[in-house]
Amino acid sequence: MSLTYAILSALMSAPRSGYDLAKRFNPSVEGSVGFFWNASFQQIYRELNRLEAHQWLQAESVQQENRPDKRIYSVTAMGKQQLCQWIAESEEMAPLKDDLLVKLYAGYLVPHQTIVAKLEAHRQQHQQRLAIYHEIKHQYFPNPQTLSKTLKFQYMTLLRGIHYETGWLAWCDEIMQLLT
Amino acid sequence: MSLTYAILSALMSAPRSGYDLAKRFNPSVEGSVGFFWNASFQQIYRELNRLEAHQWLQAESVQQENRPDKRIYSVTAMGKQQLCQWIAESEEMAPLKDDLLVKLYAGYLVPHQTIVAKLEAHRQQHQQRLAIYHEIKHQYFPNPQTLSKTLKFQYMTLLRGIHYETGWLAWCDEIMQLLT
DNA sequence: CAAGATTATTCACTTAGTTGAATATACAAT
DNA sequence: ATTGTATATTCAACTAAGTGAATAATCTTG
Repeated sequence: MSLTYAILSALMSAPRSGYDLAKRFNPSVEGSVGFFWNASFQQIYRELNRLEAHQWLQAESVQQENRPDKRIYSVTAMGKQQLCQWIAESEEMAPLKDDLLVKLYAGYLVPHQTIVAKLEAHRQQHQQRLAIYHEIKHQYFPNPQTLSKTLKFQYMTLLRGIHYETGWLAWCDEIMQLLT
Repeated sequence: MSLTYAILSALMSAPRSGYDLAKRFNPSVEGSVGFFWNASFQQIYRELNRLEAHQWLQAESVQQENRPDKRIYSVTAMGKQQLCQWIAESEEMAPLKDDLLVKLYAGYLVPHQTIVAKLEAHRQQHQQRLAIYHEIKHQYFPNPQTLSKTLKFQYMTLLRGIHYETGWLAWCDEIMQLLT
């Protein structure tokens, strides 16, 4: 269950409330973990309670003015150890698992225009996302050679996003030519 | 539930038994749907029974010599209609959801060598997969311009795989330089 | 002051996916 | 003869993920 470790990773860089975490895992909020892992707020809170019960996390209640109180979660020594152990384990290649590919595979069953419209809509979204990645790169990682260790690893995941979206767009252009 | 439609798509190109389908959805069997969608044989059989009950599929029992009998499933008119309807629906961008990226994000917590070794192992697997894709391309799609409609769509999904793996390898090489 | 937005969290229900075990036929190898 | 492998399928238990609804405090706006 990678959500467990995705949460631990996110909380390692900074303790946060469930609410703040949930925002970062929300796919519609730009520029956060949500780009390569997402989860609903219900999922996050459920997992936080589970991890607190296992003592991988500890929570501190924080009284707030002007808004409801909250609980700030941070990773315990045990949680950190578990995270490191998980990182060291080997993992399978992640499958693509993309609805669009399944649809394309059976694309001969529907009107041509249905598929073309779909690809154009996705193309726009991927282009937007690539633009966001580039913006993050320029804003937070202008000089990749001089990054701290922590930031360097975050930068590498950002680069993955950039390569992924670039590859997606190149593919889209190539198949559009086949379709027209 | 995309497995439903992935199964329908696979059975649209040719009626098959659960056993044959399961092989095609097996991630460790090379050169099939399993590259962009996978499922265990238990999942497949469960889903086939569900779809037969809904009359999206029909089954025909086939007596065999030299091996156990089997049931061949094919898509009904209703199943085909449901598949086409699903294809026409809009879909979200698929998230990356890759354990390796979560691990990389928190990579500063473990020895450098742990991450480098992981990337090298993955690099080899991705390179192998790319080689398989290229082989399929040369063997089944030597002349992309002259493909039947059905094969053209399959070819487009293959191209996605090629772009994906090419992008992955380019990314890997780029971050390896950052790591060393 | 009522209505709506934002912050903050929980509970219950349902669907989807994973894992272990079991059953049965037939062939091939030891 | 027995063990192992390939074909072919089912059942049960469990974990993980997704969805809908609810509660509650506080701030903003008409």
